[in-house]
Amino acid sequence: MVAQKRIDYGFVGYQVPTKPRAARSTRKRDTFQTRVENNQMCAIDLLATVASGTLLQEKQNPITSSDELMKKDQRRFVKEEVQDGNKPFKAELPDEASCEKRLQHGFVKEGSVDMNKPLKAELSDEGSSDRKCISTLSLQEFDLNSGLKESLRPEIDDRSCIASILTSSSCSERLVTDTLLDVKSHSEMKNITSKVELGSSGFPDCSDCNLDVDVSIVKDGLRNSEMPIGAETGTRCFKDPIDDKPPVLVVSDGNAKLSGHSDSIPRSSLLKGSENVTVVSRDDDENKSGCAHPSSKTKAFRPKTCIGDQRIRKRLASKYRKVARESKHDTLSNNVLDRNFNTVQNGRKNSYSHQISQMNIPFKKRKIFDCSATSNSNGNIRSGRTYYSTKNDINQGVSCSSSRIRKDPGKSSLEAYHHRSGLKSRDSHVKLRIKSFRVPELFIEIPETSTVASLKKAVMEAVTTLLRGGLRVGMILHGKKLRDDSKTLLQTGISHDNELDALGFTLESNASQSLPLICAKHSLNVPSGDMPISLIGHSSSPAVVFPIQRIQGGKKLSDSKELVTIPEMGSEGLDILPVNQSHQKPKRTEISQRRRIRRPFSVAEVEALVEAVERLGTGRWRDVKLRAFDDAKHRTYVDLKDKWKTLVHTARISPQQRRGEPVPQELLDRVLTAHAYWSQQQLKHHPETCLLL
DNA sequence: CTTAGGG
DNA sequence: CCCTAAG
Repeated sequence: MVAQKRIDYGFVGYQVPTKPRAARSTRKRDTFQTRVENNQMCAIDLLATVASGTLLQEKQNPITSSDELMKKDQRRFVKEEVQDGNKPFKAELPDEASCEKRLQHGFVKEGSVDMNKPLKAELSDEGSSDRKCISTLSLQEFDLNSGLKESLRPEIDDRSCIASILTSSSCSERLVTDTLLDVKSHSEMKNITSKVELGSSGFPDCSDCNLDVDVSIVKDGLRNSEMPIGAETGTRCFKDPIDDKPPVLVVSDGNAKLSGHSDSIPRSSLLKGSENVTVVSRDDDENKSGCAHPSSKTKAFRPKTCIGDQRIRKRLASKYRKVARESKHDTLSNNVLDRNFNTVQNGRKNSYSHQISQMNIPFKKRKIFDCSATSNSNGNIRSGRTYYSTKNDINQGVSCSSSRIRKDPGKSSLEAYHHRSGLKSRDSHVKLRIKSFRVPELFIEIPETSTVASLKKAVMEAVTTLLRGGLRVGMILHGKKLRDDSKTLLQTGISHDNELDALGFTLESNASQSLPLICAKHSLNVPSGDMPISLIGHSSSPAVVFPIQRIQGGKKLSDSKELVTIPEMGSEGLDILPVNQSHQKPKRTEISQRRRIRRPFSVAEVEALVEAVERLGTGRWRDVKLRAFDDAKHRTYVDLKDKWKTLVHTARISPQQRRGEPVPQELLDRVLTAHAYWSQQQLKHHPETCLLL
C-alpha cells in the first residue's frame, strides 16, 4: 500500500534544494511593552485633545454680511461653531468622561445606530454593490464627536474627509486601506486652494485651509466611499506618499481649545476597547471557524493520536485509506501564482484586521497638547497658530465644521459663525482653534456581519494604535509644507492680516518613515510636496487596499529589496504590496509591531501549495516555498506551513463551516490525501516516537 | 535559518 | 498571521 501511494504521489524522496538558501529573515518584533504603554497614554491624551478641539479662527475684521463673507475670503473669521446641539465641535472642554464617551460612541450614522445591527444592515445601502463585496466607509472626520456621521452622507462634501476606512461589508474579506488617498487628491488639493484664492468656491464651507494633503485626500476618499469599491472595476486608487512621512492626522482647524487633558483620562477604556477589538476579530478564518475550534479540536485530537507526535495523529486511518487520488503534478508557474494570488481575495467573510501604517514612535503628547492648550487660553497663538482666511475658512480648519455648514445652508453658517465670533483681533495675533483631527490611514477589515459595536471597536483600536505611534505637527501653507521652523509666522506668510489661502496642520506620524509604503502598479508622480497619495487597489475581486507606496520623484522604489513582486497582471490582481521603504533593514524598534496585512490564499496558490506538498511532503516548507512560491515574497515558508495547516482543517470540516473563498473540493481532497500520506510516511520513519493503537 | 506548534 | 522553542 505504501508503495502504491508513493507512486500516486510521485514521491521521489527528498530532493536537495537546488537553490541556495535564500536568506529569509523572520521578522522579529520588538516588544515595546513599556513604550506601548506610554504611548497609549499619550494617545489618550491626544484623543482627549482631539475631542475637544475646535478651531477658532479669527480675523481682524469680521464681515457682517454673509454675502460679503462669501465674496471676501479673508474677511471671515470664525470664532466658534454655532451652538448646535448636534454639532460636534463644540468648544466644550472635554472632560475625561466625555472624551471617553465620544471615543466610544463616535460612530454615528444618520442618527442612532443599533449597536447590534450588522454593519451590513447599517451601511450597505451606501456602499452596496451588486457584489456586496465591500462597503467603503470613509471617515470624513474622525471627530470624536461626529464620528462617521458626516462621512456617510453622500451629500456631504468630501473634502474634509481625511481618514478613510474600507470595510468589507460583505463577502469579501478584504479590506485594506491605508489611507484612501486618491491619486487625484494632490491635484484636488491644489484646486481647492486655488479656488479659495479665486474666491470662486461655491461653498463657504469648502475648506481650503485644510489644504492639507489630507483634505484633498478626503475629498476623493469620500467619493470613493460612496460607491462600493468592488463596483468600480478597474479602478484603482493609490496613495503615494511623496514625502517620507505620510501625514497621519490632520488638524484642520487648530483650535486652541484642547481640553484638558489627558493625563486624567482613563486610558483603560481606550486600551480596553482596543483589546476588545482584537478579541472580536477573527483573523484566522480557517483556523478558527466558529463551529470548530481549532485549538480545542486540535487538542482533542491529539490525545487520541499519539503522544508527542503530531504527525502521528494526523495519520488517521480513515483519511489515509482514502483512495489516493491522482495528483496532478502540473506545476504552476510562479507567474501564475502571482497573477492569481491577489486576484481572488474575496471569500472570507469573517475576518477582521486593521492596520495602521505608522506607529511606534514615541508620541510627544506634551508637545502637541501644550500647543493647543496654549492657543486656547490666550487666543494668541504664537508658536504654531495660524489663521486662515478664505472663504471657506470655516472649513479650513475643520472638516467637521464644514460639513455642518453644508448641511445648514439655509442661514449662512458663515453668518452664524460670524456672529459668534466676538473677538476681533486687532493685534497681530492669530487665533486658531483646532476643532478636530483626522485620522488617516486606517485599515479596517471587518466582516459584514459584524455589529456596529465591533466596528467602533475596530476604529477605536486603529486610532489608538495610530496615536500610539507618536506624532509630530506639520504645517501646510498653500499646499506646501512648511519646513523651516525658524521662520516667523510673518515671514512665512502667516499673519493675521495676511490672507492665507490655505493653512493646515497635520499630525504626522513620527514612525511613518519607518513604515513601508506600498507600491502600486501605477506609479504616481507626486508633486514635490510631501503629500502622500494613497492608493487603493481594487480589482474585480474584493477590494483590497494596500497601503502606500513610497515614491520618490515620482518614481517608485521598485528596486526596494522588500518590494514584493508585483505581478504584471493587468488588473486582475492587486499590485500593491507593502514594502519596506528603504533597503536598510528597518529598525525593529520602529517597524516591529506592524502586522502584515492579511492576504488570503487564492485558489491558484492553494493548488500550487497542494501540488508542492504532494511531492515534497510536509515538513519541508522551505522547499515548498522554493518550489511553488519562490516568487511570492510575501509568502514565507511559515505562511505555507500555516496555510497547509488550515487547509487540512478546512478539508475536515463541513463545507458550511468554511469561510472565505471556497476552495474546490477537489483540492481539499488532495489535501487530505496528501496529508494522510505524509503523516504515514513520518510514522514509518519515526515509529518509535509514537505508540499507535 | 528552519521546523513545528500554539496562540 | 504572529511568536517561539528547538534544532
